[in-house]
Amino acid sequence: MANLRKAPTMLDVARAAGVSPMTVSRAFKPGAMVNDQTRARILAAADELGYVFDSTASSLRSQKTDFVAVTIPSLNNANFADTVGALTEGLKPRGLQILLGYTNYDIIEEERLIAQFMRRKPQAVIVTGGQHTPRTRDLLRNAAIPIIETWDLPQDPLGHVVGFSNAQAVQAMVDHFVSCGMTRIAFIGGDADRDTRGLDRRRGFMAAMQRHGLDDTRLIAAGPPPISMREGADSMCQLLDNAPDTQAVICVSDLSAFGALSACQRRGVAVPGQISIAGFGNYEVGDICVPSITTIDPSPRRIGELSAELLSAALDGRLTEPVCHEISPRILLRESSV
Amino acid sequence: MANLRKAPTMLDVARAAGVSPMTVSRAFKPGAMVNDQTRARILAAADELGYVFDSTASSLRSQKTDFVAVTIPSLNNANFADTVGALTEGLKPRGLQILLGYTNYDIIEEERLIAQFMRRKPQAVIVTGGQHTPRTRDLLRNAAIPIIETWDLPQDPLGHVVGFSNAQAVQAMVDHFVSCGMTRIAFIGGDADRDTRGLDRRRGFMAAMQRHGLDDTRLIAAGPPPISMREGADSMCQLLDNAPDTQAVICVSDLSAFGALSACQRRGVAVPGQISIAGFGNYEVGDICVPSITTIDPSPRRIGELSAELLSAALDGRLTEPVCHEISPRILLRESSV
DNA sequence: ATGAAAGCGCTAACAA
DNA sequence: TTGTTAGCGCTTTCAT
Repeated sequence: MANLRKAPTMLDVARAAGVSPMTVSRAFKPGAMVNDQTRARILAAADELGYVFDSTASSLRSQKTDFVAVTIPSLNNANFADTVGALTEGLKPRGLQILLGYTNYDIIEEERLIAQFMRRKPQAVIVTGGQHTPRTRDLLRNAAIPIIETWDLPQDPLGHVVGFSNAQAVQAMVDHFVSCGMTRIAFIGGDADRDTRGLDRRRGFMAAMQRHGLDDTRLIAAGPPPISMREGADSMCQLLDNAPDTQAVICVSDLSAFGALSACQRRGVAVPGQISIAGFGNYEVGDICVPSITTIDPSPRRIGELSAELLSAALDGRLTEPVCHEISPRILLRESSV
Repeated sequence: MANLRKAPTMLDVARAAGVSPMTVSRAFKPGAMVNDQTRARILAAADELGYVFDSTASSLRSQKTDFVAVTIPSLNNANFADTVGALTEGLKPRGLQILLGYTNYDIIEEERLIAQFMRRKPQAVIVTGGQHTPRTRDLLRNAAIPIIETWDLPQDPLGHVVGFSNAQAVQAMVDHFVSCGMTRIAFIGGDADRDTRGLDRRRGFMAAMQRHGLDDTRLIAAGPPPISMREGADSMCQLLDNAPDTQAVICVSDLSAFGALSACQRRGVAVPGQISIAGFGNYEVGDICVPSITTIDPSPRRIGELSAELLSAALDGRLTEPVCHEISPRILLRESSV
């Protein structure tokens, strides 16, 4: 029973309810001044006709789309999914609809996405990371809407920031291992140009090792992102082959750390007896596996929540200056490290 | 340097390029008849002015939004993320933009999402599962646009289908265990009303056990979805306490199966020596962990690819009848089962 | 290949 | 509280 007549408009509802289209329009806005009985009659008539409000026309006339464009590196990543989940919850009360895009860790793809999204006239943009192409920066700057960069502390922010220093977080982990008396520490991943947060984590590792006067060259390449469990396992095999005296290894994420752990188990290498393992991200797998994996929790949901709050404030004009909200990642010591 | 002037429109570009707005409009459509030099001049002028095409106005006038509404139970789920990823790739050539929503495994929330999405006038809708509220069904039916239900074989389809029988897939797994000589087999999860695919899997388990004349009451409740690793571990502890002679356990997903495996490892229960474990979904964790986990692969990416193809055909009017594309999940035997 | 006129469905701005 | 008028920025339609 597909409806072949043209879909009813506000005018049709107005006629059916015996009011003007403007009153119908008001009846569909929660806070508008309409007589309760009139509204009830209108909504009944709309329901009767199978009327569906047209956001496109509304958006054009009011110049408000209620879209928020959001880009993340990958859909299939529990950390970013958590951030987007919290963001969605936080924006729901304002009736904002997320346009979600994923960049595949590629700022060229990000540019393509942002260019496409800008045509939809979003009222704000939230991106992951602080590295963008010049054209992306132009597009965002010229839009004159609130911009939030997340999961990073950009050198030259486009607008607001909700993030943390990936380098510092890993440095704290190195400090911990060194304080346990370890000197031969390795790092897996963070070798791909595209993965800027991975690079930052590896840089943090190297900086900390240098600060402690230790060898910072135990670096295992894991290839282009996304770095998953398989790459972690392969990298650990390399490490065990080439530097078997390594005492601890920090992985670019919990997923690669879990892969590394599995590789040790297949080879009969005791964790943490023979080698300690740490990850990044506090993914569930690292909490459940045996031994559980020491990690750094960057509070992905908190990033989403704070971004939503910031956006609300910005859209209400309550923000005069760009805000930088720095998260403090916490180290979670678990069974995989001594 | 936020631009405080009003944003330029096609009229501004037209003036700058010395043509009519209609010609500017044509210059922005890939296949339109415009002189190459004219188009170049127009695009240069647009770039100069910082013009951004307005999809909202375009959509209203042409009655084509190029939106496709998509709902999945959870963002944070590698299976659904894979389907959406493949879908996005498949729809990109057509310039279609996905409006993604997640229902949290709740058909009431699905109704809220669909009602909201319909206001954006999407050109098609893709939902997960075949169970919907009456109002959701009305909304979708009356929209007179292509509808695809996925990840299931609905009894009374709304339109097209790309899915598989969750019950049958699990029955095949039971058959395998029985053929290995096992008789005391348990099932973890699938007890929550909201998780219809989980329920189907448990029903499949029970049906197969009955068919073999075996005890189908070794059912462990894992609570409301999403069923994650933690719930799998807790359920396995219950099972080991209450039915320690169980020979094999089938879990509602690989995530709970991995949790169950971890629980066994903590208790010193040998897998598969003492108990065999199987999951569902072919998540990466089950492929990497030690022992690797026997599972059922429902080809989430294939579901997305086929849905994209189906949608293309439907939007081109190449489909006269509703299509039901049945996927055949494959059993992957791995180390966690004898 | 290009242009002129009209209007998609809604709501801002005013009036009553 | 309700109504009237105009127009958001683009594209359909028809003309040249």
